[in-house]
Amino acid sequence: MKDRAEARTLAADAYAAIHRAIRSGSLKPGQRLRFAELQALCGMSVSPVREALVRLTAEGFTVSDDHRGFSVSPLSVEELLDIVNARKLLEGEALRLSIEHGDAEWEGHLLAAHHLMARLPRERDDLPTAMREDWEQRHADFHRILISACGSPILIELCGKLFVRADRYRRMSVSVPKQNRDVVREHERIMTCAIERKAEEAVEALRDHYQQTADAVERLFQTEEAL
Amino acid sequence: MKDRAEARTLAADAYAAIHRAIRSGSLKPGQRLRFAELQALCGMSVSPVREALVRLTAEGFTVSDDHRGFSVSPLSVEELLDIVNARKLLEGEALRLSIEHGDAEWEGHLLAAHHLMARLPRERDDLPTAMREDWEQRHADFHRILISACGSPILIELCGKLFVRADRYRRMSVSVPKQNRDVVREHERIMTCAIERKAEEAVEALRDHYQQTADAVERLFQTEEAL
DNA sequence: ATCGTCAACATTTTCGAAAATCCATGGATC
DNA sequence: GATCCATGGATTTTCGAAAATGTTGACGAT
Repeated sequence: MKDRAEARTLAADAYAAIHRAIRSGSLKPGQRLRFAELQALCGMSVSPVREALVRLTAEGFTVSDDHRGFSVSPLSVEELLDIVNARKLLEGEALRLSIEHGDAEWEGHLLAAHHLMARLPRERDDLPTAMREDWEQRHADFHRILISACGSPILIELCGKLFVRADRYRRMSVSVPKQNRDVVREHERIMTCAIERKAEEAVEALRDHYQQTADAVERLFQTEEAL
Repeated sequence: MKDRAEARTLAADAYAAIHRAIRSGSLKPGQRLRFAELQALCGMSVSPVREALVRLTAEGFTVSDDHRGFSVSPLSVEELLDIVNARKLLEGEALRLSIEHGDAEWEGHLLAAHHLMARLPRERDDLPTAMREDWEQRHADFHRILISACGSPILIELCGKLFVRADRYRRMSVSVPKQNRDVVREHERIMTCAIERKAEEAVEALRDHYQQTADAVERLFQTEEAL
């Protein structure tokens, strides 16, 4: 049995491995990435590693300095707020279109995705890694399906990219223990409004949802600065 | 004197060269890209060429098939309309924010950029390549400056990417000889409304502008299909 | 003491060839 | 005749080393 599902090229494996390491935080924001270390991590030569870094850079997860190599993109409150506002705009519109065009099958997928997500407790800390990964996946699926009926491949693509780009920030917010939030209920409200075709209300709920996450992470930034 | 301004890495040169070849149409939509040919075109080894293709693929100009190489992304009416709608949404919002936050300096840059663009006749066919390249550059600058005061790096980045992604379609529309359009006037109206802080009117003018381009290219697609 | 120069070193970037994969062709079997 | 499998050539992907570039620190001049 292999350690990890192998993609069709080593470069894709390297991309997945580094991407995961960055999102999980084992490669820290701002950290310089040396080829020797990444080659050890991925178990391959320099070419596929470099290819992975080029892709990651194009997607904003790493930055490159000519002839000085690559490093993990830093995090900042400014970027977080920027991402959240962009998501409110893009996913808000995509959701509106999805509600407009979605059929019964879409409703079904949405219900199913929400169910899968709601069944998994998010806050549980006893089985942290595996279960959290699982929840993250279902959470991503829910948001993907939510806008899947919008009819615009570009909107879907951009929303997907912003979703993963928000990932590192979202994981920070999970580490905040007590929040006065019921994330399940927030998702539920979005879904219910969507299925009842209350477009404006659904979009409003979605934007609230993102703003709440943004607020939580912003508070976290401020407490960290205070240290 | 060098043929082309050299970037700091060969890979960046390769990216620029292939990007230009695709945008100018000398590499045609759907065309398979073989490393041997691209190496001849760029005058370098396979590594930087491959790196360029990975970047171009991440940005949507090429597509990759594992172990089967790369090819130029195809064009379609559907994608054109999708791009235009996304641009209306994103640039519309970016323009609104820019009008909200822009100061006198922004107004000045905008006036200057428009002046530079208006001075260059677009339709002229006698000095096609050089002058058209020049106009394209000033046109891009105008649209870039228009939204430069929006305060959102992400919106600016996304709008920029959509702008270049619309490039191949825009060049098609230029080849349509007689259009009942006055592109200079369209730009002028956007700029005037922006400076007069008529946000809604400016956004409306911008969206009209894009829709007109879209309509022109859509007609072109239809006439080509009829052949 | 400060600044600039110049080695030696560390690291990235690029090369040219080897390895892996795909695709077309032809021959064997049912 | 159709299907399956092997074989060869074409192409991409990956490797390991060479070349190019950036960095550090010592040394000398101002």
